Amino acid sequence: MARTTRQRSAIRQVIEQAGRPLLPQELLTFAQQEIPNLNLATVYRNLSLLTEEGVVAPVHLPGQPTRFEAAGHHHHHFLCKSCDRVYDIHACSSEISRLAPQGFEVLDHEVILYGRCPGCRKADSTRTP
Amino acid sequence: MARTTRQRSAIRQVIEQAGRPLLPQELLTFAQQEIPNLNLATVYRNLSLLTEEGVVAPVHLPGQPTRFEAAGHHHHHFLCKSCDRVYDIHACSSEISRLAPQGFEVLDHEVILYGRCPGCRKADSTRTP
DNA sequence: ATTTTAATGCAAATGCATTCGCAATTGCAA
DNA sequence: TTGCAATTGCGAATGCATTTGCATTAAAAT
Repeated sequence: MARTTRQRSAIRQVIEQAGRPLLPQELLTFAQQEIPNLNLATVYRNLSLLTEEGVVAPVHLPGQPTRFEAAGHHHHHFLCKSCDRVYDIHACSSEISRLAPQGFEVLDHEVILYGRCPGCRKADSTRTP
Repeated sequence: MARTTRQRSAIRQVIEQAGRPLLPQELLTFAQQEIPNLNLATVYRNLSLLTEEGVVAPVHLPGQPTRFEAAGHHHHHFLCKSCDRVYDIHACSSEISRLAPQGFEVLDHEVILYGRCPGCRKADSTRTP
């Protein structure tokens, strides 16, 4: 039923090699290095498909459009305020779900850290002698 | 410069008495008990104004439209998966910002808990004898 | 090689939260 | 109480991410 097309493979490869959540538009730009006239609608169609298949997972951040990353285990995210890139944080504290008051049943949680990534910190210190 | 209007007072009062973040539409519905033909555009205009004044604060949750609550100190949120209400969590662990890997500078963080609020847990247990 | 039908590119259409234009209203300062 | 600028209600307009219709292309089954 689902075919293997050049665009689907390219999209999948970009996601799997990115190592961080990508916006559909970012994904498009990367994949266009492989398939120049790849279309954004095709990116969306394939992201839906790959999400259904459990290959990729949507990443929702407050006030941000949905990003997508390779599906994996539970983890959190870091949003760099300088470059707007999102990084995975593969650490998690069990303390978090204990923050809820008595009577609330916690089924899941999400942590988002905001700040500057190593790259932007380096760039800043370069500019500030 | 800024006047005291019936609609502005009503909007402000609803926000301050809600005790939880409200969607503009929810806010409208509540305030319409006071001012029946209050308009959504007016709600938005006043939310912007009150936000500038530091009276209310926007609450951004992943994949959700912006809610607004009375401005206060740093805290987190709990989203009930049953009733979609958002509750304030006035607890915070200092451990959270230590989750970032070496080299990342954490300036802020956000924690969102998902689950069922006391009200919905009670309702469910009632339905399941 | 031929056929079948999923998949694509493209442009137009959605859906949605939010904003705007504007005439009519209303605080409030004088 | 009067005058005027701030504010409102209303509907139309934005901006945006995302989706869809459709003719065309191209996997892959025969």
